[in-house]
Amino acid sequence: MKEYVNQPHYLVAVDCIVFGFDDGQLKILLVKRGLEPEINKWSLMGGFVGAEETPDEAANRVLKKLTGLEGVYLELLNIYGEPDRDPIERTLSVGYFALIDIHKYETQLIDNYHAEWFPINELPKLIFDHNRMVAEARKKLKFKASLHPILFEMLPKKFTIPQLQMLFEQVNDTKMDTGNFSRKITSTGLLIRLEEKDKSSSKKGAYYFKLNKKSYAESFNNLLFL
Amino acid sequence: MKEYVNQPHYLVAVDCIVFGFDDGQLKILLVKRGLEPEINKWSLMGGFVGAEETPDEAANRVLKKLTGLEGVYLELLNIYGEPDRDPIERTLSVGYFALIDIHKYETQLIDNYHAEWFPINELPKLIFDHNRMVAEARKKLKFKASLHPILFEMLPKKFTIPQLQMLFEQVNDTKMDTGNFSRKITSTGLLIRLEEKDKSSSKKGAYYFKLNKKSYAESFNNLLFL
DNA sequence: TTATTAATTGTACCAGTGACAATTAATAAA
DNA sequence: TTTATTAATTGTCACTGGTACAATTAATAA
Repeated sequence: MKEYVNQPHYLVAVDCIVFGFDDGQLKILLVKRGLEPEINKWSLMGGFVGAEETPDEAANRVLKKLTGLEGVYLELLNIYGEPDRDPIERTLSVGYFALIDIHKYETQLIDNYHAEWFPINELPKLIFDHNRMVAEARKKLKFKASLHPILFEMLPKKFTIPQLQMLFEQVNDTKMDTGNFSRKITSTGLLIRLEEKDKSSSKKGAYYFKLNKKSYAESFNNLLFL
Repeated sequence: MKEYVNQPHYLVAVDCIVFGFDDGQLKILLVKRGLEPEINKWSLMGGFVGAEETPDEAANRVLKKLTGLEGVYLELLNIYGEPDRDPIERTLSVGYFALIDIHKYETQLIDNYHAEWFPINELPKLIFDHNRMVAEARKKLKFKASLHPILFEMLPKKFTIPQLQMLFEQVNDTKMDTGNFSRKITSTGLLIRLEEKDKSSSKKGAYYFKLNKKSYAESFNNLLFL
């Protein structure tokens, strides 16, 4: 078989920025890096792209390995290709951001990797250019969420509107009017109200809702959300 | 120096989807491929990422080589990494889309590469997965242009509103009301009206406008456009 | 002078948004 | 049992921006 002669070859990796929402806070999942260099430093979860897989598949594999979850919302963020970003050897990294329901991952796996959830505003210093990746991921998440209802990916099956609003406010780093928010979100037809109420945070209680999966799927064809 | 052992290394390339607007039509620039395999077939302009450059830089270099232009609007499209997308050897390609003023490129360079502008709806069959790249680029351009005023990148210094509207209609594959379009676009403050008129397509003539570079630059901080 | 044509401006209605007030449903205190 | 309290939800209203479509304008050519 022929080859393209004299062209340099590189390692290609994927790195995942994994977002979750818990306790009214937006969080991301970090791991203690298990190989040199920078072993035992905090880092994004990543891995090399194998010979038989696409970068997308590699990211899904990495995510499965860490959380046990499949079919997670995953989107290309950017490609990071500074020649010297990895001091050992040139490695291009394809960055992805993922949204998961924080209550669904497998604790055991997380422990194996010495992984931990960090509130988005309390991140430690990360290896290489990973802090930059996180910053770009936040920006992209904010933008994307303003047009697509992807934030539901981070909520449990049953959730309340005030809970949803907290998530929106965290992502957008802003406050909004509760009345208007409630109306706007229910008017989308994306939510189905359940009988049950959550009374943990108020006397009156807030109704639980679940996602209308049909409208949710359809909404991905259309654009522009809130 | 250490290395990450036993990890496969790949070629990394960039491919550019170059959009232009001329004669009321949205067009893209294709080249006759100069190396095996698929030599002499139509293809996107591309090249390998060199040892000392990022993919972004590689894309800019490739674009300069083909058109003579620098500082062109260039945006990441996607990464294409099917293991067998290049039959000779595994190559991951970083796709970019570029917007250029079609009247500015250097004809000589284009001739050297046997390049040609094709109306977007009359494309030939391209090598590898390049047709897919173009399809994705069109979609992304449409989406992006609905939020950012990037389409001006494809217009000459002086342009008329009907001309601008044709471009919008081509990109969005739709028709819009001329009156409303005119008002909306002028109300953005992005345009400065010149004294001169273009009378090539009507008796009355349409005023030429130029871009208000200050507001244009500012508009990139904000979001949401038309 | 008039007809023609595309560019531009005018008008009126409708829908969505946001600020803010009012009401409701529950609990806990008096 | 009544009342106070609090968060959730619903109401109101003015304002804005979009859209459809009609009217006007500025030039040319018949």
